[in-house]
Amino acid sequence: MKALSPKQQHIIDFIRRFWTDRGYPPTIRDIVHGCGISSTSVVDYNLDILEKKGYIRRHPEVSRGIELLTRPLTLGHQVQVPVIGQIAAGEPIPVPTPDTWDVAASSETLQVSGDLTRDREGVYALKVKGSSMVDALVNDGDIVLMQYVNVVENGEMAAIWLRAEKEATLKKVYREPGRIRLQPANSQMKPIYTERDNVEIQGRVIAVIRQLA
Amino acid sequence: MKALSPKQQHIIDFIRRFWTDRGYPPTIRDIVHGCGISSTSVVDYNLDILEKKGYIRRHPEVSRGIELLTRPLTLGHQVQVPVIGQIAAGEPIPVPTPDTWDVAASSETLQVSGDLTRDREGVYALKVKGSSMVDALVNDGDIVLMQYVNVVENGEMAAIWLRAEKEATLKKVYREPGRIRLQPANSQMKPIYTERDNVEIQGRVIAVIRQLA
DNA sequence: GTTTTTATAGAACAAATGTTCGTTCAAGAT
DNA sequence: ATCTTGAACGAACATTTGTTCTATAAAAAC
Repeated sequence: MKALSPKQQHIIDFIRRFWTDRGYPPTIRDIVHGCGISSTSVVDYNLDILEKKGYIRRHPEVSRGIELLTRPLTLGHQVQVPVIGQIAAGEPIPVPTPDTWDVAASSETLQVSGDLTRDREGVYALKVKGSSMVDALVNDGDIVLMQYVNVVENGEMAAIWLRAEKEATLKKVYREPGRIRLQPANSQMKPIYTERDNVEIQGRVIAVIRQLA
Repeated sequence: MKALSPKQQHIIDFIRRFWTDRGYPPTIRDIVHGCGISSTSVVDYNLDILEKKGYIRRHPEVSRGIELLTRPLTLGHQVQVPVIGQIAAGEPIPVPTPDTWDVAASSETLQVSGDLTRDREGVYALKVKGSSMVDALVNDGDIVLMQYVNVVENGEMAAIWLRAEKEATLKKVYREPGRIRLQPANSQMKPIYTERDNVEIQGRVIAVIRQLA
């Protein structure tokens, strides 16, 4: 992206501020006042340059017809995700119930950018307890974003409850003839095999978030 | 919130669609055409009602001065983080320069919830290339959120360039007498030791984001 | 049935706002 | 020195666009 003159940078900043502030773009005369410029034609001149450089799109004959092409707000909304519990090797994996869904009532919620969940339904979060899941490249304290489903595609990472072992784990699931292969995310680790009835899929892992410092 | 007549609902929907689509609100005449209404005064009439019911705010004498009040603006802000490059074992680690900072100019940006960055200054993102950093529990394709600092606290995870080995790595840094200990996040892995002059701290890792499904 | 309220229509008006044009000025280029 | 180019200025103009007014009709209230 091409560089901007100080004045152009100022104008872009002003437009963005105005826009996030009021919900609609400024007029040329708003920019004149906001940026301390003395003529509408100067703004017009610079807006043309900004359009050529790809920062905005102008809609001719349209009042306030300035569209920010690098616009952060429209695309991205935020989503509140309920943190419904923790996932640890030896404990059953919490699954959402009607009341845990209620973001307002939920004791803890996580706020994530909408494109992380891709606006899926049934997204919740679990906090990882213990370092038993390092083979999934998931550490103690990490947050896993889950989607509440009972069936996953081959190769997708899922939260699994192994009935016989009474153990929770995060693995990639592959259905094979007569058995199921559970593959750790860390490709250097060996898979484990078990029979179909032993795995209880508690949800699909859609993201992992690790907050460090 | 009070109920809306079908026509009012239609108008609100149209405004929102128009707004997300073009980045600025419609004129009254846009609504006339968009909703198949035959007079501007009808729209004006209904907009007044929508304002009384609290769905919009109108700015008198201002063209396109319609502000949607039901847009989620104030709850928890989002931050735009520039993705300035990738981090791979054998490549130098990109560091921010004055122009990569410019979110508007940056080719790629990541949108994260503000509480993930904790509103720190100098936050940028790198995409992880290759699986050489599994010992940091970081996989190919992960995103690391970095803060641009030259010095880190003991025990903090940092992006490090090893001068002699010409290698990039993510490790926890511990200063020890006469040497530096670099400890993998995976506590089962052994640390490596090296002299102070060999490590070039390129930034502090503040979060890791892994998008899976 | 009459009155009042709600909703719609169309037109005319006035203010807001984008556009254009002649001019000027400074910095390079020739 | 002369010419070009980028940038700014201010005014005039034309279009867009919000506002207002009167009229009409249907529904609701009386």
